[in-house]
Amino acid sequence: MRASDRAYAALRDDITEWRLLPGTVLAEVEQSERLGVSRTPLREALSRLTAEGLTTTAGSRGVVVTDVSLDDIDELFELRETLESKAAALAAERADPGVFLQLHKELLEAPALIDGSDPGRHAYYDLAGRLDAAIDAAVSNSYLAQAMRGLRVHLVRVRRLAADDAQRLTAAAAEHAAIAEAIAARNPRLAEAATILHLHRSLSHVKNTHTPHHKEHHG
Amino acid sequence: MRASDRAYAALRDDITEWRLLPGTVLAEVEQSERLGVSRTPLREALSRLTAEGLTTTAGSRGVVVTDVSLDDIDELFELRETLESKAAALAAERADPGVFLQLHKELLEAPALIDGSDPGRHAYYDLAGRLDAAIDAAVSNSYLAQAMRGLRVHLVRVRRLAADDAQRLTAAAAEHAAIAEAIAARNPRLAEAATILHLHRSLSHVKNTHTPHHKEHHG
DNA sequence: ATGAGGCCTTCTGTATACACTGAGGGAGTC
DNA sequence: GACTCCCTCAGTGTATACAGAAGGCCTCAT
Repeated sequence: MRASDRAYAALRDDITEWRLLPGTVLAEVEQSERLGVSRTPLREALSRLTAEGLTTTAGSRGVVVTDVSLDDIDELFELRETLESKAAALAAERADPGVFLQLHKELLEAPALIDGSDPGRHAYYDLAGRLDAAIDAAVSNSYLAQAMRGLRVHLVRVRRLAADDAQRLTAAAAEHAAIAEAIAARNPRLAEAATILHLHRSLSHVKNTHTPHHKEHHG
Repeated sequence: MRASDRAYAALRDDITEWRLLPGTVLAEVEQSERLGVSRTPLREALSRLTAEGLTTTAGSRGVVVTDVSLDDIDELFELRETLESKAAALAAERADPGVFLQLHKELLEAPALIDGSDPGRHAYYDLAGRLDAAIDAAVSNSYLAQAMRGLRVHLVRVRRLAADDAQRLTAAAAEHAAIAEAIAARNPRLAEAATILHLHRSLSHVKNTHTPHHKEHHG
């Protein structure tokens, strides 16, 4: 793997896992020494992060980690609802039902995954990721898929703000199951409605459980 | 202005103006010499182009200009319809009507601009760009605005494929005027409908006037 | 004491040199 | 004659050196 890829992945994870807090200045020499790469691949990594919106160039002070305010979360979910509800509807028109029937079956059994002992909930998030990937594949629109990929990076960061307790994840699994079921039934409007419902509940959960502490890390 | 910005702008224009045809290999040393910059800023420019989708890294052969097939245009307009119809609806909910009343008035007078002698139709495209900017500002969603910015780069390239004759531009101006009018009237569903209608007619025009010659430039 | 100006430090932006990988061609062998 | 192996070369990936700019701090003058 290239050094620039390693630097990008490391920085992206540090930002989405909130190890690098908003407002942190990412000085090139400092980060290149920390990550063990030279400045050239590090700059490429910073360019990619800035293109995705995880960092921004603050004048001549280098790049800083972007903030995530309450307004940002609203805007993020507004775009997310636009894209994902459309994607779900298109998937319902174009999908092979078999894939989504299988996903639906697995999602109904998701509570067993969530009650498990994995604190990272990897098994569940893997399953949710497979549903996203299946929708992307069914929609078969590379531009739409790219736009949603760009969003999901930010969503991982927001997800870390909310306490994803077992109760919420169990409910989310049921909502995901409803989406998969609607797509398998090839019902676009139902798939769209199920997606909108799921996203609204996700947003409510994020906003209720964890009032974002977005202005306290600016030193 | 930085050298990397100049290199990016030059390459982006060369690609959207079809001076660099799809399939063209952009070798780093060759392009850095042509544009009069070093390899380092040129690489940054190529990274930006690749992030936008105008180029792609073809294995170890460097970056190549991406192709625009008929399917790509369909996908592009599918995403464009999703984003712009939503943006128009949100703008209708949130806009200050004054701005769009003024734009509506100017768009009704657009045929005078189009009949002018400017072959680049700059006056008209400026007006259309101001409508886009006004919608972006009214929606006030930076994520949605960024997603639409990413699309517009590709649309400029596709526009060059179609013969934007005075007749089509006059019709497009009327469609734009309908969108501005609906937003000024604060009617979201009407704004959405007018946008969908405009995009469908644009797509039909592109596909009818100029069957894309997308497989003939691959040497 | 306070403000302004100059110097110094440290950062980014750019250029260039070096290494490594992959592909292509030529020669040798079966 | 064909296939395989090796050599060479071109091109990217990485490191580092250098220059220009900006910000901060110190000093001097008022």
